Amino acid sequence: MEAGPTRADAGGSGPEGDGTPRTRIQEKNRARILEAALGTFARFGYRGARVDQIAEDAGMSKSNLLYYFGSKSEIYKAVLADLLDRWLAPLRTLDPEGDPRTELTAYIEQKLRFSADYPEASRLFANEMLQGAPMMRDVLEGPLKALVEEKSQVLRRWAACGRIRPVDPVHLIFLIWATTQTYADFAPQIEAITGTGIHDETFRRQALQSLTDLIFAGLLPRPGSP
Amino acid sequence: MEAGPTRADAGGSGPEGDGTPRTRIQEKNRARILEAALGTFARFGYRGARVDQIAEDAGMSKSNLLYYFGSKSEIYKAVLADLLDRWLAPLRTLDPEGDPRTELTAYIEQKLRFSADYPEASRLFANEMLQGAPMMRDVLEGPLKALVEEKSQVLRRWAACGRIRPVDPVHLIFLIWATTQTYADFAPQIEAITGTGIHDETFRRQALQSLTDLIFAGLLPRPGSP
DNA sequence: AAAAAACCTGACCAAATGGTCAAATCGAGC
DNA sequence: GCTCGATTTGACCATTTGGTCAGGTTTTTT
Repeated sequence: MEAGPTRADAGGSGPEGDGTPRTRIQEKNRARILEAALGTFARFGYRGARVDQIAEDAGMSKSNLLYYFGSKSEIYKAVLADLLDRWLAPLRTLDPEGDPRTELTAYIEQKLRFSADYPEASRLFANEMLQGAPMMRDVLEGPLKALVEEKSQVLRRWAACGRIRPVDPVHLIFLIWATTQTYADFAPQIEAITGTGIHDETFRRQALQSLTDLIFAGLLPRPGSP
Repeated sequence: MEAGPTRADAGGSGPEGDGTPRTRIQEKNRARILEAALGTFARFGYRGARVDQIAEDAGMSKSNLLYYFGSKSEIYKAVLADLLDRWLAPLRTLDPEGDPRTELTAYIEQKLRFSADYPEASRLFANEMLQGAPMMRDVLEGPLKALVEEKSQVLRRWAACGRIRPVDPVHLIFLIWATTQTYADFAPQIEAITGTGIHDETFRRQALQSLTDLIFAGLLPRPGSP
């Protein structure tokens, strides 16, 4: 009885199969491809992206790229999978035991950082939504929905204790998502108007300050303060 | 001296030239094309959109479509031009003489209506931004920036009078844009989580209520109210 | 240092895509 | 019902695009 093939995958033509790189070269090249693909897909969407442009951005031949990922849609799926964890992570850290203001401020700050550090990831996510989320529907209806419901409960409990006013938690979450992502997704607009953007630290602090101030205190003058 | 050609345009091959239809048929067909193009460009972006798909959606042959608009980019420009006025209109109506709360609520309501009535227009706008606004940069830096500065002044004056708290007006405008557009641009996400969307009147009322409540009153409990 | 496996390339292909064109058809005014 | 311009079509074209493949080169294993 001979030992089963130690490191063979389904096909014989390349390292396709699961997403686990076997060699250092694979690890490096897959990473380069995913990064290049992120940029291209974020800008042009799935259909608008061109495989050879991704290859060029990744600094390799199209043939070689297709050696690592068998098809365009395979690259796309891999990029999306990479993206989702990071996108969802910040909300997971919202602590039910913490102080509402501290917790939400931290959450908003993390989301703003995400827009600053991975603007292309944010834009790719947006692009998927604009296309009708063909590759993400299950995730939206599954893990995302579950997480939102869990955290909505947290917000409702805070409201019940009188620690925050009773606002609809889902719309609050939408508001935080929208306002933080807009700085990445609509960067050209923001830059045209302000002359700078979320990549700039000073601007990011201003954005955070304005957002938290608005969300917590609101626009109307408070009775007690001049 | 013979009279100049009454209705000739640059080329001789079709009604291309300016955007003014000369005949009823042109009017009807141009409208059909623009509507179909809006849907396709909104979903797939400029590069991802296919001319023959637009033609099919418009119920005519690709050749005939190209008789009305000489090229893909010409269609795109026409759709964008159509879009911009409608997108900017609501902000223009913000009245410096009015009551801040009334004015801003009306503005938010108009933007929510826009997301509900023209979700594809909203998505096309988003798509242009994601691509880096190649066709819109001038508008962003010109009319849009000017309008935002004008209305920022209004907000600053309201703050100076103590009618609203002194928040950064630009970030407030970004917040309103982001929160209202998210219901159109990220519709699949919103629908996955809530089971409905901005097209639903009840949902739209809830969204408006939550938004205005948050924006005006804020999250933190007010000293005066339980 | 072979041998085997992994890696890479350029030539090539079929389908798709944006666009052209000559000819056929339609429709309003005479 | 004739005429002339507006409209519509289908055949056609050059280029682009996603993807394959045979074979060559490099790295790893023995």
